[in-house]
Amino acid sequence: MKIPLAAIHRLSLYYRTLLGVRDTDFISSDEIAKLSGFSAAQVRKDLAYFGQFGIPSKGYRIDELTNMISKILGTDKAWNVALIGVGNLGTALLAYKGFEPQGFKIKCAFDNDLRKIGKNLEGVVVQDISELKPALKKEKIRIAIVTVRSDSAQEVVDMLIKAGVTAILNFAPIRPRVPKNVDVLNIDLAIELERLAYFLTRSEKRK
Amino acid sequence: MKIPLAAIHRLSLYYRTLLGVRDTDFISSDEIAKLSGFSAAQVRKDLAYFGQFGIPSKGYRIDELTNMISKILGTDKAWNVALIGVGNLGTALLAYKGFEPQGFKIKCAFDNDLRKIGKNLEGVVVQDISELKPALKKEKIRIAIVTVRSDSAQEVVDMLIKAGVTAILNFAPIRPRVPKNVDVLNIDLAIELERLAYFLTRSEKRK
DNA sequence: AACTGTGAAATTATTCACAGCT
DNA sequence: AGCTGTGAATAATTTCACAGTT
Repeated sequence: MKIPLAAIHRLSLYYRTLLGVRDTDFISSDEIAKLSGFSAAQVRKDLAYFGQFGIPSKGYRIDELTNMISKILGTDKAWNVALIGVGNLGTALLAYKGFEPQGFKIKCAFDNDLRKIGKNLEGVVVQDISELKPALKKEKIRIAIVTVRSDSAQEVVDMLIKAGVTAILNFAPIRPRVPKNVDVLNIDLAIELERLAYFLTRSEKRK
Repeated sequence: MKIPLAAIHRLSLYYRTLLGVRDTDFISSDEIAKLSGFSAAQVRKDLAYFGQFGIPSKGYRIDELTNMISKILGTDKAWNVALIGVGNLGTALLAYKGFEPQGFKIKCAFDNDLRKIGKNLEGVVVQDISELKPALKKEKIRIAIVTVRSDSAQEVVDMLIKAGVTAILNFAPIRPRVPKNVDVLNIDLAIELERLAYFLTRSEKRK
């Protein structure tokens, strides 16, 4: 069965919703839906892609469902992550507190700027980019975050793939070419603002 | 006609593709498609939502199409942007060089931390959050970037809306409640990593 | 001849609605 | 009685394929 990628995204949001629920053991698809802003049918459909977790007339056991989603997403395991590019954004992500609760730990950081190499940031020592492959192999790292400038992004991505990385969160405003066994998620901040500008322009026209 | 939001996203990517093309006046939908990683039919369909820009047997005038897309997205105008929350991520975004070329200028920044207020970062003086409304009214700001912690995010969003903001790029890991005339784009970095973890978990199962 | 613009077809995703379980 | 799980119906989006234009 093909599972829509959007369903995975919603699962993450249901998960956060569930974490916020207290004082009750069971929750219905209808309640999850209300709290997370989707429809009840969608909640049930999304969960049904992965199995039958509910009990008719009662709903879903919150603790069980929470564990289940975490297992589906893979956040029940700890993932070591590498970060390439210790500029402003890279430094901010190193300090970001939101990753560890979901099982993501930035284990090593790389840059090619001699002034940054050797620095200890948030407990991580910045290494020379030439150390990338051995360091990633050693830590068995499969996930990387790319926060380098666009002109070196493709090069960095190529190095990551050679080092065995198969999942990349890319902040450089290019879409890197990768073999099809490698997954890339692109976050282009300017593009997000462009979408907002489009909304604003449209809503002005509607007036 | 209803235009898929995904089409707007692709338009941003076509735009970047076009900026990278040199030495030729015309480009075909097929070439745009190859360079940006979509299908030719999709490119034509997306452009057709907004008008007829092409010339049969020749393709699209690159300069004309570039201007056209920029006009559609609203990036032909300059947009002043406010940033709320001058932590690690906020500071990184203030320094981010990718916004201005697309017409976005972070004009003012706010925080509630006395140690930050008054600081000059990248030419922007951090103001007390209590100054939000008058400052935004004065600069006629309609777009805001929210990089505060999740526990104050809803409060900040409410203040922004009262100050006349109608488009919000939100990095706090909550989905703020807003009236329906206000557009919000949520970027939740942990959720992006969760999607990658899901890909990895899946691809391991396939083996 | 080459490439656009666009209806029609195919595919994908969401919603409906209800049988079946507790 | 209440809520799940799921086929069937609907809606949205993408792809196809070709008539029309330069």
